[in-house]
Parts: sequence; C-alpha cells; structure tokens
Amino acid sequence: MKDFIKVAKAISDPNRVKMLKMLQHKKMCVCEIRALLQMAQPSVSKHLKILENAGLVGSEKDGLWVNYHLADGSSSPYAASLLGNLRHWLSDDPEISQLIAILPEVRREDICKV
Amino acid sequence: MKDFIKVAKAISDPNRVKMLKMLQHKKMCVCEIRALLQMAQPSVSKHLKILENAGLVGSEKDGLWVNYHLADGSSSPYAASLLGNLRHWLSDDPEISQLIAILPEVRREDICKV
DNA sequence: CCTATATATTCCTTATTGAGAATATAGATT
DNA sequence: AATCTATATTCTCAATAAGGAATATATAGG
Repeated sequence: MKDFIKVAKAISDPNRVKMLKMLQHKKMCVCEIRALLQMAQPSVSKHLKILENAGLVGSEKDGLWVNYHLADGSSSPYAASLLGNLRHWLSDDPEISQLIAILPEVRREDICKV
Repeated sequence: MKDFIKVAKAISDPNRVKMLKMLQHKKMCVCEIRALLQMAQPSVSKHLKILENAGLVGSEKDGLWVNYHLADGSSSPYAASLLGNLRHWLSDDPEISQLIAILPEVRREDICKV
C-alpha cells in the first residue's frame, strides 16, 4: 500500500507530471528542467527526489551535472504501469506540448549558471 | 491535465484506496463504509465525494441510503485505466484483504444508527 | 588549495489536505 | 406535521506539502 500511495502522490503534482513528460524525450539535468519550468533550483531538486523515491525516475552523475531519466519501472509495478500509460497520456495537453516544443532549444551549456 | 491530477489526488489517500477496493466487491452505503473503516461519517462522505468527482465512483439514492459503486470509467480515461489496474493491485495487501474478509459480515441493517 | 558551478539540504512561510464536531438536508414512519 | 435516521455541508484545527532563500556539498579547473 505504501508504495502505491508513494507513486500516486508523486504524480499528483502538475510540475512533476511535466517533468515526467519532458523526460520521455531526453535525459535532462536539473538546470535544464529549472529553465523550462521556470522554478527555483531547490524546488526542482526536491520534486525529482520525490519522483526518484517513487521509482519513476533514475539519476546518474556526469561531472557536475546529474542526469535524470525515466526509470525502467523495475522497482515498482505501479510506477511501471503508470509510466507506460503516461507515454500516450497528456501528450496533447497544451502546457505539455508547448514544453516539448521548446525542449530541443534548451541546451545546458547556454542556460546553466545558477 | 486537471482531470489527470484530480484522479491522481483521489487515489493518493489510503482510506480512499480502501474504499475503492471494497466497492469492487459490492455496492455500499456510507454507514457500511464508515463501520468498516472506523471513521467519522462526514469524513467518509467527503472521501466519497472526492472519488466521485474524479470519476472513480458513482452513487444512487435508495430511500435514506445512498449506494456507492465503482464507476464504469466513461467519464475519465484516467479513472477507467486506474480502476482496471486496481482490480488486481493491492488485493493481497494485508489491510485490504482483512477488510474484504469481514466485508460480508457487515449488514447495514445491523450497524446503521449514526 | 582556491574558486566557480551544479546540485542537495535545511529552514521558514504559505497553501492544501484530512479529521471530527456541529449543523443542515432529505426521506421514511408514525 | 413531528420525529427519526442516513447523508451532506460547514467550520475549525492539526498535519502535510510546495515554494523559495539561505546554506551545504561535490566536482571541475586554474
């Protein structure tokens, strides 16, 4: 039950859903996500931690950067199922599709400098 | 996005998940749910309203009683998908299976009298 | 080893949520 | 119509969550 609730809560926030949808397209570091969602860096880090804790994303260090990516779902059947559904859900949501549209323009080399 | 978040929030509470799992087995009125979950009547009503609002349950008056039942999912694809998954999820959760076990013993004629 | 940068953590404030008591509403029975 | 009962709504309080500023940590490069 606890694992299920953890996943449910993790996807109950619009910003976190946006993060998941963006991560469907490419691995991203905190500052890229920060730039796209226009929120403070600590907020982004905390949201990502919640997603990671629920088994929805994974992370990997690369020098100073930490690359976040969608999890494979092996740690939670609930996360796995949800990630599968999310792949087609909400893709035509206006906010989401707009984010995805500008996603390619965001390069960490340009925008990072917290 | 709003509909998705509404469903996600609705299933983010253990008591509401328990209600959904119980409703898989039979239609239930507020006082039956109240007795099984051992919580105050207004709390039960409010939880059911949240579930109904998310398209997860429906209700139907029967005299003084209001019978709640699982929704058919037609009002929300997110609700539909989740109800499908929930059918097999969490059935072996200790708290859930204990509730289901005592479910047949609860008859509204005996327990109601708020 | 010192500095700059990316991320994480802590702390505080505000907003949201969950719980129950009190109250309101609606239908049934007399 | 008076009353009893099931449910809904309102109100208030405590707990939780989200946001950002400040701070800490870690790694790269001089």
